Amino acid sequence: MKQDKQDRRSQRTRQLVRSAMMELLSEKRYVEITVQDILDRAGIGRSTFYSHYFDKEDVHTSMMEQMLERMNQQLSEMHDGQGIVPSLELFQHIHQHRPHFQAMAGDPTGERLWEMMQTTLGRIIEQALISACEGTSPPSIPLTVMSPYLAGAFLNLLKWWLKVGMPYTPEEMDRIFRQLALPGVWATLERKGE
Amino acid sequence: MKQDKQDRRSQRTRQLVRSAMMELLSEKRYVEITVQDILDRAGIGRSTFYSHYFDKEDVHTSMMEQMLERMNQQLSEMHDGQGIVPSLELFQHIHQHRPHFQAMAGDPTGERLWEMMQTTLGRIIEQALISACEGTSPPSIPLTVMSPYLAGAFLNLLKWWLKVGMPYTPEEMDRIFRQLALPGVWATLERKGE
Amino acid sequence: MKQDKQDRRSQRTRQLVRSAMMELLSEKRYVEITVQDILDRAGIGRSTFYSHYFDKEDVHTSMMEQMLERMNQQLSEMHDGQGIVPSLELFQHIHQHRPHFQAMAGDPTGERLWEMMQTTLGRIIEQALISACEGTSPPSIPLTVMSPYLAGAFLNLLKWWLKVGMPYTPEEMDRIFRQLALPGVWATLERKGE
Amino acid sequence: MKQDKQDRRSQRTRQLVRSAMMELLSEKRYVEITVQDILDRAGIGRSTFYSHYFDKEDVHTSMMEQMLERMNQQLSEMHDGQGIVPSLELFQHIHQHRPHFQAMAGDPTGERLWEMMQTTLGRIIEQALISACEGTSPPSIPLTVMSPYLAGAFLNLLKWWLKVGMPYTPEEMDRIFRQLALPGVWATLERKGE
DNA sequence: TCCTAAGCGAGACGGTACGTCTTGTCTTCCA
DNA sequence: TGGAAGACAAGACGTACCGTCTCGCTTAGGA
Repeated sequence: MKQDKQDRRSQRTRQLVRSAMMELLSEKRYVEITVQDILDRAGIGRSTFYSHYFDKEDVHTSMMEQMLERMNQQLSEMHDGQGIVPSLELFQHIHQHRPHFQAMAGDPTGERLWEMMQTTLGRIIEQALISACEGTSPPSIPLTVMSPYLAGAFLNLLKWWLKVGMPYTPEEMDRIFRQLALPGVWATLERKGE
Repeated sequence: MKQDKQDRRSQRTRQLVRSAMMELLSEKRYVEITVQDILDRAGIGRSTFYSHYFDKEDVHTSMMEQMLERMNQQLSEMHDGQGIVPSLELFQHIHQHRPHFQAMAGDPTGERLWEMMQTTLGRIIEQALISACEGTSPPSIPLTVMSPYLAGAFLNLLKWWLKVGMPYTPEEMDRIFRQLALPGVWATLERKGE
Repeated sequence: MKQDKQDRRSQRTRQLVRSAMMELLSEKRYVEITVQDILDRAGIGRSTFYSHYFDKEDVHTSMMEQMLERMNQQLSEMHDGQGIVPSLELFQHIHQHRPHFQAMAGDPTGERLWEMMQTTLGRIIEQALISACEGTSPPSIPLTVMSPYLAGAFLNLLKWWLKVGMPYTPEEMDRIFRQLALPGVWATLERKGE
Repeated sequence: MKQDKQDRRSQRTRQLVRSAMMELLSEKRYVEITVQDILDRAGIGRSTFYSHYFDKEDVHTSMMEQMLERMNQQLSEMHDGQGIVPSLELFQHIHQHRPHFQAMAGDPTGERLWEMMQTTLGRIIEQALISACEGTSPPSIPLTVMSPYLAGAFLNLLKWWLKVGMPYTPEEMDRIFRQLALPGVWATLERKGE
């Protein structure tokens, strides 16, 4: 169809922009990137840019959403439902998309991505905890506190890992996280083993 | 001395600027605040501003440093050296300076403050862990991993607490944190109790 | 022939464009008319426009040439060769094509049309003056000065007539012009009579 | 006063802009001149420009008004009130300010200047004609027609003179104009000599 | 009847200029 | 003499057009 052709063109342009932004993010701070930088890098015109995105921030948001979406998709494919935090899967995912995350995470503005991930991950963990608590007495710490805590603790470890250059394998990181984070959870849930 | 007078005036001006910035931060995003906003709010002239600060970011940084400094000072006064993380003291400190932290933490750019706190706190924790490990076999997780993890986990809980409007007392938060975070640490250090 | 059909289509398109431009000129200033305005008004596509005209100015020029051509044609049909300035014929011609001239003349850019008319008319007048001078002593004012003067004086009166809404008939205007302009000419040519 | 200093600065800036525009007008068409050209030539910033002028057209208008004002001033100083058209004074004035008028008159957009001059001159002539008609029978051509005719005929001669490079002296031009234009006027007014 | 080539509408695109806004420097005046 | 007031150069922003382009649709001749 005609529409398809135009959509395909559109998608190509949007991808050009996102790639340009990604490159630029690995070179300088988000706030220092100008729209002109993006145009030059993507090889597109000003009006084209503004017909696809509202502004620079819109590109940024769109990139984050794309990354989140991919992450969610991969999670739903890989996660077996076992365990409270899909930590191994996430360490592996970030490891795979290292360049993207490094460009984003290296910038203060990239914090928003972590917030989105925290929200998403928090929900996943809360569901897992609710399942884990079924049929037992309520835990001594509300799940609405524990879930964000766990998500935050995990993502913080992830950020640290990324920042120092991923000196451990995803598997090692997974082990470290479980060893540090889970005992507190089990204790709270009054369980004795995993 | 004459110099004193000028210093005092200078300090007053700097404080005017910082207060203006703080007010503005509670009204809109950091990136949306213009230098003109600050001048109007502080009732000062453009040249005066630039003779005291390099730019808007400089004000921001300066404010963060001031907050960090106060926090460190209070920590060194209050902390008895017991425990690995001075969590209670920090929960209390943030609770006291609630408006400042809320203005800063509500903004994406405020993330830098948390990073500075993470660095500071990470160092404190590392020292505490080193002391705690003396004379025992090395822990199964390197302290350089564990310290940032603990600092991050703690600060994340703090951020969550702030974000949801501090529905628990500092004491409750302290209990929650210790209950969730410390078991994993003790297990790693192969200890059985504090 | 196939070519004929295409030519006819082509001509239709060109005419659509010119009509659209004419309408638009009676609504707003030339500089404020955009190509898009023309496309919408003419109901044609962008590429079609640019396959027929180089740009907006080209349309404008083309319209003026068309008007000039028509004027010349009518002049050569009507003008009996009597008199130095075919003023009555021109007043009548402009009166007939009133809408076209009003749209053009109302715009500063339409000045170019008057310049072209001045050139054309100047040449006609110069020829008439040369004929009138044959066999007499050279006039006290060079014909290269007198011709443009006469052409300009006439066209200016024409412009004034158009601007104030044609309150006199072409015949009255003709009388006025001859009465005002010709005595000076006869005096210069050391007249023999009209 | 403080205001004075700022006014003086302001005036200097406005003059810089007008001079830049004048230079540029002698190099290219008005429509081809960009605001950036003006900024570069005048050595000023964009915001400064827009704080003094509404847009490029505003500069143009302002220049024309300045020129008109100067002309009026010089006319009121020089004109002795004798004669119907202050033609000699005007030929001299234009000759003096040759560069300005050439830059303006060379451009189609400069037509507006001539229109303003026509209006001004038309009024002057009308006054003179009214005086000349006092006590006589009304002329056979209304003064509201004759005045613009005379103003137009004169200005057209002026434009022609400018365009061909001023090959005659102002005095010669004055003589030519009077010889060509005035007989028709006297005839209409039923007079025999000046 | 089908085929092929041209004219056409639609509109995405790279690019340029606009007028607005903010920054950081500078000058002037006042207290 | 330091600070408020604010003019200024610089340059990024988001908008509006321009002239080029690619894409299908239509339509008229020739097969």
